[in-house]
Amino acid sequence: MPVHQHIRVTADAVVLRFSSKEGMMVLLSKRSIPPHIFKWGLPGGFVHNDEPLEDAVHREIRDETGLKVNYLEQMRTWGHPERDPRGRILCVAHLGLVKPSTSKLILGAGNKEARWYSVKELPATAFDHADVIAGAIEHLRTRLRSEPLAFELLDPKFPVSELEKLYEWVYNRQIDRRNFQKKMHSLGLLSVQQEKLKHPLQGRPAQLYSFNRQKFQELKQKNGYIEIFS
Amino acid sequence: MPVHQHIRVTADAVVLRFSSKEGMMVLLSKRSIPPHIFKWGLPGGFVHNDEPLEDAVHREIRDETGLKVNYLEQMRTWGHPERDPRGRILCVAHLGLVKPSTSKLILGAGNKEARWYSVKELPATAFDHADVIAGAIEHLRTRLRSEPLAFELLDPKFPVSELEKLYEWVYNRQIDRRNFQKKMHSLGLLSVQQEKLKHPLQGRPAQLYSFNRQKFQELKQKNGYIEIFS
DNA sequence: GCAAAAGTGTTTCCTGTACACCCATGC
DNA sequence: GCATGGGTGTACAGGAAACACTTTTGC
Repeated sequence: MPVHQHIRVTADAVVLRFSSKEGMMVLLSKRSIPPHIFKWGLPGGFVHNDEPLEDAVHREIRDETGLKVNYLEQMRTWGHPERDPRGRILCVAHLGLVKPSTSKLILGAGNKEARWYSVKELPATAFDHADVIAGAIEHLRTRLRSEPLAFELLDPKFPVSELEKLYEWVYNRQIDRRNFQKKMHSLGLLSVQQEKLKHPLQGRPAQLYSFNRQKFQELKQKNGYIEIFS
Repeated sequence: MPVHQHIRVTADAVVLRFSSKEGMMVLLSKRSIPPHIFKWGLPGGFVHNDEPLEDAVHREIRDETGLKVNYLEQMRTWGHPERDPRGRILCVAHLGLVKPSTSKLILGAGNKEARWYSVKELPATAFDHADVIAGAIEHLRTRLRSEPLAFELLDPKFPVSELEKLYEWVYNRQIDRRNFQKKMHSLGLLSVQQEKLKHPLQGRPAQLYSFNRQKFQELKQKNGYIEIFS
């Protein structure tokens, strides 16, 4: 059996970026070779023989877009025999998160083209990548309830409203500002920063906070589970 | 790159069975060939070129143990380059659940030996399979909070106490019987059955229930999320 | 002073939790 | 009748949800 097996493996990533202004954006790169030439696909590619899966994802993202994601986790493996016309190719899909301030793309001299697309307005995508993106959003919906992944999508210092709008986007519903703040403060996950938001477009400048990761770890250790959002 | 890639893929399963008497048991099969000959490993093996991953798992479990799992889902892919001495081999790990009444092993004429082991008293295991089993329990801990996987581990008709003890095992803490029943009944997930438990070892015979899957789907559709257990 | 967004407190209701007694059966 | 596990109700506390007005800034 093993000698006859011929299955190839790619490591791909749904890299997300969020801002209240633009909503959730996903990083796509334009394919320059068949199959699905000129369609948009997830950054990723074939894993090297001696390379850990996560390393492969980091490498491919860097090579295709110059980006360095600050958070990466595996989601699931897509393995339908017919998902790739070139033969049997598994896709080990990952979720990558970047902060708005570090999401500038640096496109190399190569012929790759890459850009951010709104998750709500995707172009024609290659392979089953639209399914993978949908799976990533669903994955986020599950994880954001109890894991501090939201903070990986925000700058190190952020106003509470930005956190709130991220949750509103992910769960597609309105959240009461007062109750949300109360919950976050009662959990103790937010540390007040000296600064306030500079140059708000309009209105009163917002207090900035940072994520108190140590407090989160303490709570998790003590209770085993933390409901951040219900 | 693709032409030089040489990575093989196995589909393996952590198959679990639960009873209040024996606790959580995992299905292991004794390896009859190197590497790790005579150690105990998860049922699984190399995926066929044109075979979906889940089919491969079902096939391997059936071939090695005669068992038909009634629930199967993918967990995650283990891909450390050094995890298998034979070369680069990915393990797409799955979670399989069987009901106590359908967990009898049928060992074929082959030289495979298989048996149930208590998750709390594992023998020496092959590869990184101990990690995979630990990951499966952690996976259960996450999923049982909001998904009705517990019912896949119980017979079609079960006493509430069995459901409760399953949760007690998974979360490793005591649960108040009255509050647990109240919660389950208020959710409406349990349908009363005509029968009561026959021949209880001692004490009053328990009322049997079945899982009301339709009600669960309704709730999930309406609220998007159901907290079964906190 | 007006428009825009940020900050804040109280009441109500519901849900989680703690807790103890009676019931049905086998022996 | 006794041992064993099953079934049930109440009271309290804490968290979730609903809800409106004041504050700070830019223009």
